[in-house]
Amino acid sequence: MHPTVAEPTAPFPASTHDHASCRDWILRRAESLCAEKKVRFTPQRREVLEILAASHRALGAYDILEHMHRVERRPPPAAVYRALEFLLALGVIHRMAGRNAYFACTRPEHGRGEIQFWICRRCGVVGETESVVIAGEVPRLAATLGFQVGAVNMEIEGECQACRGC
Amino acid sequence: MHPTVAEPTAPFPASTHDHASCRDWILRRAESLCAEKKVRFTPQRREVLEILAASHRALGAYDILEHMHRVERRPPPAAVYRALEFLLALGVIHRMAGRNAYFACTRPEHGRGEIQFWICRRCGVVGETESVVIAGEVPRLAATLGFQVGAVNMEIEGECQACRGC
DNA sequence: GGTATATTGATACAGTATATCATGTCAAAC
DNA sequence: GTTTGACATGATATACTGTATCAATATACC
Ligand SMILES: [Zn+2]
Ligand SMILES: [Zn+2]
Ligand SMILES: [Zn+2]
Ligand SMILES: [Zn+2]
Repeated sequence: MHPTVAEPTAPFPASTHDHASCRDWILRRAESLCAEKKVRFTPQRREVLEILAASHRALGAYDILEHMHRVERRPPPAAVYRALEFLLALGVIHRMAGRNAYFACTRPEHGRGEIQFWICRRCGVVGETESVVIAGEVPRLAATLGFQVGAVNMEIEGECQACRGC
Repeated sequence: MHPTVAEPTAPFPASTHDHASCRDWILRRAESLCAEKKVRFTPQRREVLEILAASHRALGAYDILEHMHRVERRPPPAAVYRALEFLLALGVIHRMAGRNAYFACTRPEHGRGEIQFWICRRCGVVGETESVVIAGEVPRLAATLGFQVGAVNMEIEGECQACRGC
């Protein structure tokens, strides 16, 4: 189904990891999912994903736009937002509401399930976890509130191991 | 220290609750905290808090602005943002990043600690919980990542009990 | 090829938030 | 009681984030 490549990164990407294969995995998964869903992975959509996959940082839509240097003319903002919307729906990127920023998902299991986003306030690197404890706790809390859970968003800002070393 | 009023609302405000006393509690806590910290609870700051405390809904900054009907002239956006910044720092309101909206905190224990925000996508009512399970899980996950936790933001969108009944 | 559908281009605009500098208010110090 | 300094607000402009609309183009399917 999905390309049989080793899991691309640890939950929090180490500075030493092999990012070339990490990046490839992200793009191949997108290709694979598009084929599965019979939707088109156009050059523009690919370019936006490539820009995000180039790092493990969260970028704003206009940051992405600046990286899209067409020779003739830069595409309008809506082009980026359309690509982002497509990639979000495909499940290969995530949005950090707290920063109005987007980043490429690097976790094979992230189709569904509750995710925690970890972002370093110094270097901007993003990590992802899927705590089973939290995944169990949310429905339990919801039950006591009589609340029907739709979407869950959890973002933890702080300092990553690499930056704490400095 | 804080006014000795009964806890204002349940984690998720019932439609039947006594909102007059709930609202009073929010404003008195703000007064009390301002006295403690020796900062000024000016009319403008009070007005913004009153607007938020009027409901358990999350309002955008410009929604708040519309409610500030001065006779002469409406204050500029920055006035609202300045008041919101002040109230956030005081700890009497919260910001929902996922909606660019703000709401009055109704939980006595919310000085520090990890909070879950629950927002109904139909009626917009906001609830708050403080799960000890999640409060314990976050540092545990952080330790495995070598991550130093700063701020945590957790938002759950769905449907509240009242709206599910409809 | 011809038609329906999806995608992109182009333009405008809405919504959210901040920067900057001037003016006003308050309270303590003199 | 006036000076003084810190804090708060007013006024204006602008930056940042995201969407609406409609025309043009590309792709898929018959
Ligand atoms: Zn990588
Ligand atoms: Zn870092
Ligand atoms: Zn209430
Ligand atoms: Zn509701």
